[in-house]
Amino acid sequence: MTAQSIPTDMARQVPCEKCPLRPLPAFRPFDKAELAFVSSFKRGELAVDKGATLLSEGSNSAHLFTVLAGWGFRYKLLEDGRRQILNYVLPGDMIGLQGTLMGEMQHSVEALSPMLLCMFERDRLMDLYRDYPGLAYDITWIAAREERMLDENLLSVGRRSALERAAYLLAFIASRAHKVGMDGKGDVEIPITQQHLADTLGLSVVHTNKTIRKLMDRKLVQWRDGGCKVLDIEGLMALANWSGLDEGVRPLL
Amino acid sequence: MTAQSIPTDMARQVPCEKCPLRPLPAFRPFDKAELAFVSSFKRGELAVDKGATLLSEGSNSAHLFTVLAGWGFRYKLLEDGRRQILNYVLPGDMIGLQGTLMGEMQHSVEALSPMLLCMFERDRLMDLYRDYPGLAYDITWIAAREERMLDENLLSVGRRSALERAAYLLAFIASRAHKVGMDGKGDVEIPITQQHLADTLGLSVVHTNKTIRKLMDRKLVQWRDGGCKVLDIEGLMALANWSGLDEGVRPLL
DNA sequence: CGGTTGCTTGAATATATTCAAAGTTAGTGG
DNA sequence: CCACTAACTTTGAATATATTCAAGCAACCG
Repeated sequence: MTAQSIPTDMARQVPCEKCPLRPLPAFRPFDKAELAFVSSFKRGELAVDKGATLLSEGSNSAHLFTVLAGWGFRYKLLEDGRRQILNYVLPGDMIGLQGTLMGEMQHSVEALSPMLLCMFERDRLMDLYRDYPGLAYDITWIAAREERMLDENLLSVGRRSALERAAYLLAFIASRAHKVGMDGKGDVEIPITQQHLADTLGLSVVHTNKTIRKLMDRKLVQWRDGGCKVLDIEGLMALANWSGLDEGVRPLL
Repeated sequence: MTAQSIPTDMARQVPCEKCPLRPLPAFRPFDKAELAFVSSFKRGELAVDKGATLLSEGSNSAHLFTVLAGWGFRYKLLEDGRRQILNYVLPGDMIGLQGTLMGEMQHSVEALSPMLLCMFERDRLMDLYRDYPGLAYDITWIAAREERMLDENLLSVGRRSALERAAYLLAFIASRAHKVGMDGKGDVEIPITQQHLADTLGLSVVHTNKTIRKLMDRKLVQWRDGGCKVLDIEGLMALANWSGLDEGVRPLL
């Protein structure tokens, strides 16, 4: 099922003034003028099911979104079907920026769970740059943040062992999820299959399975309900020799 | 030798009005006001030797540069010394943006050849965002372009075979070099060692050597003078199943 | 000329893939 | 509620790919 087949809900179920994400300590406070502009910049909301393709490689009609709720992932395909997952998408993340700025999308985005997204008007991006230089700066910051995450991922896929790589990835995702309150009282549960993990790590499913098993034996993670429950982020970080996210507060559009 | 040990040359050997890169068809034309601002934004030039570290992971005093001439690369290290090269840096490319925006550098940049760089004033970046929204947009565009290149690289390291990966990488670098006129009348010559290649591809030097040998047997590349001469970009592209750069014109700050 | 750096090669070992099959789980429809 | 299906996980064995180790060679530099 693609995003196109789902009717866009124009109703403001979540007005910007009552954004559930903005109050989180992970995000920088916005002043009234900024909030008002963001609110006017927002065109509507999009709700999609698990498995929906939000954006697809080769398409030109890219929209700009911010994730309000749910999980997704960004990926590219080779012609014969091999898939590389580039990064995961969590609440507070912006998607479609590359396509909005540069024209044709060169990656796709798919929902891992039901998702709710704020949709922004591509054409008004120029207004934002003209009238709100602070927000323009924020958007560049967001692009630089994505670049930073990709740098880490590339380091991991290129140079870490399979076990380190898996540990790093799960710690990375769980840390990000934790920052946006996706762990209730308990541990973070990531709604992915081992195939997703394999396609992120650059490994086969079989080898990924054997690698995860080692993490399970060490009681670092648990596999259940078609997802991965992260039991010990610090243990994973130690195993991967990864020192954790270092972001401070970030902007939220 | 680090950049710090080389005296910064404040003289304007290359005034913006006589920029050798800007007239290239790869770059979008700037109007007078934009050119004037960029010229005032430029603080000086930096010339470094091959092997110099321009920016280093963990440092905070990041500068913002645009490469005028020469080759470099961006990389990250693991604690035990394993290195991943993230991308190469060519004339027209901006470096240090991540550090300028986000504070601490999380990667390093090293010169592969003597380099000449334009140095920009970090503090004036806000002025740029306030007074030149078009240029602000360009900077975001540049960040999105880097992200796109990283997406491709990650796809390659994660999912292409060693041979495809090497072919892709060399075609990619040679295409970029070609766009900025780094091939005289002949072929592009990339000033890298097989160790650099290995650290980019996520392979050992030994295996990299055996892989490159296959490319040489097919007369796609040649190794000489401590560098790689690309003989047949299209052959490499076909081998890697890569359709080439798709950028159009880009901004040059 | 001696030392260093980078390239090359073969052999032994380790890591990861492919193939094949079986077990599990969740969902669907009768 | 159960049978059936599809998607996902798990396992072992055979094979392929890549690393490590070790050694030698070539080019360059002081």
